[in-house]
Amino acid sequence: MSNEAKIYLQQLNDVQRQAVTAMDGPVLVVAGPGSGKTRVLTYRVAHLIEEGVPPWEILALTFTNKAAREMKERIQQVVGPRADSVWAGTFHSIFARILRVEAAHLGYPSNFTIYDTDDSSSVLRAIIKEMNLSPEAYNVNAVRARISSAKSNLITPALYAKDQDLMQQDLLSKRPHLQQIYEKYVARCKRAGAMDFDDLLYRMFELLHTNPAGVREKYQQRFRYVMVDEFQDTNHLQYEIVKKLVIYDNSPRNICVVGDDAQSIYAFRGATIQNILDFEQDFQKHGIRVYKLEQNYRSTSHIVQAANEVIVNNRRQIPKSIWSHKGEGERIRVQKALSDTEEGKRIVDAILEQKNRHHLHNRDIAILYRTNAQSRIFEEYLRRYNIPYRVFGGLSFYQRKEVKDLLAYFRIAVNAKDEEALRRIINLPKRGIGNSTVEKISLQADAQNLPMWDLLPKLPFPARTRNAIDGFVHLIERFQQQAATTSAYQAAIFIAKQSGLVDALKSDTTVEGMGRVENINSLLDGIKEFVENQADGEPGTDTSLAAYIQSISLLTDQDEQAQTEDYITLMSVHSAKGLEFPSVFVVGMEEKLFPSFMAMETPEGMDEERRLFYVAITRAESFLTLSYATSRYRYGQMRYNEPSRFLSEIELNHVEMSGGMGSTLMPGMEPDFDRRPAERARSGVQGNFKQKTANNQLMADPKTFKPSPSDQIQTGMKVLHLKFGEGKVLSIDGARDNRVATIFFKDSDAPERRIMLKFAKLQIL
DNA sequence: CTGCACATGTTTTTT
DNA sequence: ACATGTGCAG
Repeated sequence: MSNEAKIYLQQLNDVQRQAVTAMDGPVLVVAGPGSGKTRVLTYRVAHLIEEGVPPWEILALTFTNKAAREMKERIQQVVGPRADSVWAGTFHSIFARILRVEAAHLGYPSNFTIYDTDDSSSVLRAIIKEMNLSPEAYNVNAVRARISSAKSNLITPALYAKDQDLMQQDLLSKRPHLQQIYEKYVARCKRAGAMDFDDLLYRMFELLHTNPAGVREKYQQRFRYVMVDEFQDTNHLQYEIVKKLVIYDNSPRNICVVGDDAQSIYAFRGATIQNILDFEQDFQKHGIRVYKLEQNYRSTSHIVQAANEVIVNNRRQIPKSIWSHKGEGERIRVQKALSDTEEGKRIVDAILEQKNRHHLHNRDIAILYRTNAQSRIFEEYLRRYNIPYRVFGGLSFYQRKEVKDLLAYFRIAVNAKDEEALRRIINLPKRGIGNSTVEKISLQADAQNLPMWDLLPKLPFPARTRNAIDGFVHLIERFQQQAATTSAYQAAIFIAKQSGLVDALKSDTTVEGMGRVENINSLLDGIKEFVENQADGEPGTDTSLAAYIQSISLLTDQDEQAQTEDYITLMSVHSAKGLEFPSVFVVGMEEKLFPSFMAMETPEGMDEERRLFYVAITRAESFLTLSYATSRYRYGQMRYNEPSRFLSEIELNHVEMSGGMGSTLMPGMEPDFDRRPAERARSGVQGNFKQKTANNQLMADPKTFKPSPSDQIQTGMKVLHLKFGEGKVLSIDGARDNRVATIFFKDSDAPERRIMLKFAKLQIL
């Protein structure tokens, strides 16, 4: 079939199509918000398959299960059931799958446990306590972050000890023993047969690096085409793994990464846009092709332009100009409230009005906030007005205490070495094995470097404790037996009953207590469903409790299925990434909240907050409302905050003060964001990552640059662009305000650009 | 070992 | 405000 005959290729614009059909060699796609990034990725996979690449040789890595699932579904729509053989999944889930197969090479059991963040913290707390270190100096979260960042930068405990900088930093921050904690932590995870989230990446790297039994070549050959979504969110370690898979002798280097530096909002957990820059560098000599998706199909131009005006204030970015041809649309509304409560009321009033006037469904509307704690007030008013809503984020189902407790029993039935599970349930329900006993076992485990479980029968205890421990060991052995021989559901029911957990919960007849029993029931229902779904599949599928544990340990609430009902979405800006809504309310636009006070100290922090705001506003298709309150309760105290500086970065011609608030807003008391004219670099971009492109390029001099009236620009003309330099107009389409020129910039890295004449600053030469 | 009072530290989040 | 963890008395 020729490319012309492929229907899916006709659904793409020029740049998108180029990115999709650039099959071999390295490809970087820089994709602005709403530019059809997902479409490019999925069609690219579909195209590879159509061109004869076996689907099982394609690896597509994403960050969320949801993104992976959506990608698979959409590939399926184009190529049918062949899509099932594509390796599409999150970094963590794909690597966990591989690691279970190769575990023996790393000295791990294939049924290793995956420790979540709580488990990691708890291991660290125990270590800090046992080392008699002060919990204040060794704040668990800080320690965990530091260890995580070491792992993400390929620094083992041994390398850490040799790293003068790191050791010095620890001395200065009064944590001289951090390296030892790190070392102990790694040893404990190992002996517990457990990997934390970073290990799933680190051990994968280790596997490819040390290359036991030629596994590296095995996976290099298996994954002949590799794709990475949201590349700006990858950390150093993830990129190193990708390189291991893709770079080798005679490698075709079929790697395609897609990302947007402006939407990088996870630097706080190690993501670095340096990867995008390194990628260009690392693959330069292998004929990298760079495509920039700059047309935004999602939002009206008031919104797109506001977004551009905001992001331009960041220091470093990959130059690009996002544009929309959806028309101006509505202006952005800015609402002021005198308190957080009033903000809640105003927003819900505005939602009612908007629903009426524009016939919106609830599902068309989202309220986005910086911190999850802000949801409460909106919930109150939405409930009062009887508007259905759903809060995303916060505590996940699998993080609830009672659920974790029962899961801990499951975990230990599958992997008895799992020490976090053991600690959690050894005295739950109370069976007379208290802290001092657990401490004793833990200390011995450390001394002998054996799992705590192995020591239970061996250590000497007073008779009463001995009895209790024997009873516990016997109980767990029965559970192990069940887990090994029956289906996940049967084993789960057995454990829930025999452990006494459910009975203990049932005796609590308070509302919360009943809720907990309810949660246990839905957990059990979920397991039943799991078993049935597995049984539906091919014969020989695994319905064991071990398989169930593995299937959920990388799941979160966000992965829950389907929006069939009509509700308003409440979520943090972070969770909103990748989503879009006709109408978006970004609330709490105040200094110290958005931008967060935690990030205001450093320029990097501020830039990340700004990118976050960029993500927030670019979620909106047609209506965008920004709201702030001059006072709000925080940590139990009333705080007074200025409106967010980000508001002042939007040009006033995109903005409309909310009607109805005139009464509270006296003349001369205008919100102060319009007093601060934003300092903005022309229409272009400040500071520029890529000096090298600027080198031999005829750059426009801002002092002498005089843009010509856009209606004078015609096909064939030579023009000068502030950012892209000299170019030739290849063609023009559209009419009047919507004229779009395709211009060839000879020195640009993506030479052919489509530029909206209405906004472009071009000088006729 | 258990239960209760007090202290503490609060972004964002996927895996 | 609030949840979670720790210290101390019984």
